[in-house]
Amino acid sequence: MRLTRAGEYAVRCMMYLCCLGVGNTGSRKEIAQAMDIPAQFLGKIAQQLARAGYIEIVQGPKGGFRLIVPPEEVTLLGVVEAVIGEIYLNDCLMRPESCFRSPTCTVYGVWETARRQLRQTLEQTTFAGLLEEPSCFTILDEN
Amino acid sequence: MRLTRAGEYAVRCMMYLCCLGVGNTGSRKEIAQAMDIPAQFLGKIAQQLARAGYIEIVQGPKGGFRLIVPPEEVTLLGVVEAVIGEIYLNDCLMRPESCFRSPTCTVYGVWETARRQLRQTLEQTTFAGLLEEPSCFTILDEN
DNA sequence: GATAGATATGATTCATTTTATCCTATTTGA
DNA sequence: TCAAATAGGATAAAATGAATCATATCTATC
Repeated sequence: MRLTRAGEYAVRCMMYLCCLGVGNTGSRKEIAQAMDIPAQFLGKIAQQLARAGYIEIVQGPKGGFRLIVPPEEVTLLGVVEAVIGEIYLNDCLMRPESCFRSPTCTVYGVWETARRQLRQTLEQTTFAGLLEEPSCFTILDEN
Repeated sequence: MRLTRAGEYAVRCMMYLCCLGVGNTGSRKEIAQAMDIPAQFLGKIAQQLARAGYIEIVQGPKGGFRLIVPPEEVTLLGVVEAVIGEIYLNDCLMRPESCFRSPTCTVYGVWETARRQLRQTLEQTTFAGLLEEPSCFTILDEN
């Protein structure tokens, strides 16, 4: 019941790009090194972030990734779900047919509540907000 | 980021035993059939529930599992964590050393909040409460 | 006390998911 | 045109989760 490494990498990547600011390109290699992400794997993750509309991928020399949405509009939920898919906490909610019990199950209701709270918390968090306070990622400011 | 099957089975098993009430033994086979759980696997899960102090395992003929804690005191969180371990939503929180960033990381803080909310929601849910309302599990009342 | 019915427990297998990498293709700035 | 960079499909490697097997142990009953 944990965020996958891919999800974590996506967050790190977006943190980096948000520090660079909208429109500024960072190369895959540069981001991979700074954020401790396997470079090839980062490529895959970037594709998903691009499909979700958060970044733009630039090929060729001087290529890389660049943010195309202001950090104020990028939420932690959005980034995470762009990579790991919509968050569900149990199978019952995602695939009701996996459980022979009815949709009026009381346990189901609790998980639904928990899921809603979790997604809401992640949705209320924007990358602009994450960067406001001094954080571990302020290491980037030194560049 | 989902509850494992083992966790789901544990909940089902406890629902069944709570229906039977404290002190009443249900055989592994009986519970496995009623709750759609692989019998052997249920054995493993029962061991964990026993270690956590929720149930007692009775060997020999007429053996099986029996609840030893009133349903009012059994929480969804307790049962789930007895089987899958303490809930963490990301590695950073569980193993801070897995992240080279500091513990003052702002992202860390959000996950911590999310985790706290999730665990609280599950903790506030008792099996007595789950059984109060008509639910999919009321099928058991027909026995 | 012997037996049969029940669970315990360690080992093992099987399946799925996640993580990571390889390789060829494509793009593009100089 | 070339070289630097990413794309993207395929594949491998690793980790996790799910389930089962085989043997051991317990205990109600006769």
